[in-house]
Amino acid sequence: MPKAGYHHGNLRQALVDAALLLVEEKGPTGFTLSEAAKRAGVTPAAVYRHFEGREDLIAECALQGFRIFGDVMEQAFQGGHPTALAAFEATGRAYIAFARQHPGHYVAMFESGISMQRSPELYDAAQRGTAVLEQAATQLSLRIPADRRPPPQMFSNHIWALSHGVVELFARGNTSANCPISPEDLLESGIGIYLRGLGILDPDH
Amino acid sequence: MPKAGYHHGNLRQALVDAALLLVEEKGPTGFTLSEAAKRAGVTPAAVYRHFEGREDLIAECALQGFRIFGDVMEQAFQGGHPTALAAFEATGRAYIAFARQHPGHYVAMFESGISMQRSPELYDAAQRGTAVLEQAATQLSLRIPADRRPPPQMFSNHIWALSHGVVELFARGNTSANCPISPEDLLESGIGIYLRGLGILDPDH
DNA sequence: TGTACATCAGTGAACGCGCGTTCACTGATGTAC
DNA sequence: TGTACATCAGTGAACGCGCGTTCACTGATGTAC
Repeated sequence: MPKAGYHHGNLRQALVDAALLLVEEKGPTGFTLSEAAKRAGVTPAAVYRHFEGREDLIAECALQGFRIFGDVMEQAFQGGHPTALAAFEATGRAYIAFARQHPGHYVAMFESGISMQRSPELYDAAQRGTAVLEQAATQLSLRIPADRRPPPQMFSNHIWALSHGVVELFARGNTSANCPISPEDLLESGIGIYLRGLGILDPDH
Repeated sequence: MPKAGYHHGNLRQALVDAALLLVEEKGPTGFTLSEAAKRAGVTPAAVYRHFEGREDLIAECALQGFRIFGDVMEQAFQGGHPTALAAFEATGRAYIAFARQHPGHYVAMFESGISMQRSPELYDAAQRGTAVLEQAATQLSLRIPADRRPPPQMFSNHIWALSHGVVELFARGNTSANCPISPEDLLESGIGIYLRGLGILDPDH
């Protein structure tokens, strides 16, 4: 059994968990320090034993999100094995799987309006995930003749934008965009077409 | 001169404009009815002569946004002339131009958490913009042999997701994603590669 | 093992604040004669 | 044109609320002897 806090038993993490659930349910607007404290079964003032304040609490949520995100992306990429293409497609799937499995983290990371410059820790953690994507893109783009090869950063930014757009528009309760296929399939097909456009995938479908 | 209000002279629109500016500056979280009223030079209570309340005010912002958006997209599409491809690319450019020129509207439309089901008016207005995009995609996809032709809705959703992702990640103050090229170029190149993947653009660049 | 003490996580009351919303009002505008 | 009246856009005060944050406190836990 890991070391438990004096009274509560790791209140710090309980607060983060409560905040994540809250932000997942009500969006970035609905998050309040008081409500998070209440859900953790604790007085708002208790939060200040573990965090500097409201901002610091969501920042921690985002930080943990970026760390999980980085892990998940690295895990999916697997150093580019077995093939650059397989690894790349796995990172794409991992992206949307992360957004689905950690909606609270996702919101804290991308919609809470938190600044990445807030702390070097946060900045670094945020960089890690994108670094994997860029690495995957770089490796994959080596298949393209050098004279027609796009800048890897542009490549990875396209994929990131597509992924993020799919998540924001189609992977939420947003039924306004009534779409017959799943976000996962939408992203995968989009990436497939894009890669064909780069000449990485054969045009035969 | 258009009909001016009794005292202020079209306070309703002044409130919408103030709200748009506010939401542009501070994001969806920073918007308050009181602050919007203050900026319009008016007591918070005055807002209730023109809107049902806070929600109604942002909903009006979103509604006006979707109407401008619809106009802009239709204008760009031009019924698919001179060519399906040119019209399609014009709508892509129009999308990001809209996001740039109307950041307040964009936030109200896509980030304020407003429900499209709130009113039929809002729903219809929101449908109009996406309808243009879908029309452009449908028309363009006719160039593809029927047996390899993707569902037009999937096609347009890819483009929409890519556009939205580019706007959200790269067209904001978000310098965390340090990108050497402009959002406009990023989107255009992304769409270009995608269209090549569909076989609509020739592989020679 | 038992007692005295130090630590510090969480309490509870209080604060000032800005929020959205209500309500009786007032006074500038438009209209009828 | 001038006067009396009706309209209603905007006022100002008030409300209850939940927010983030502070502070002196208390009492359970860990430690020293």
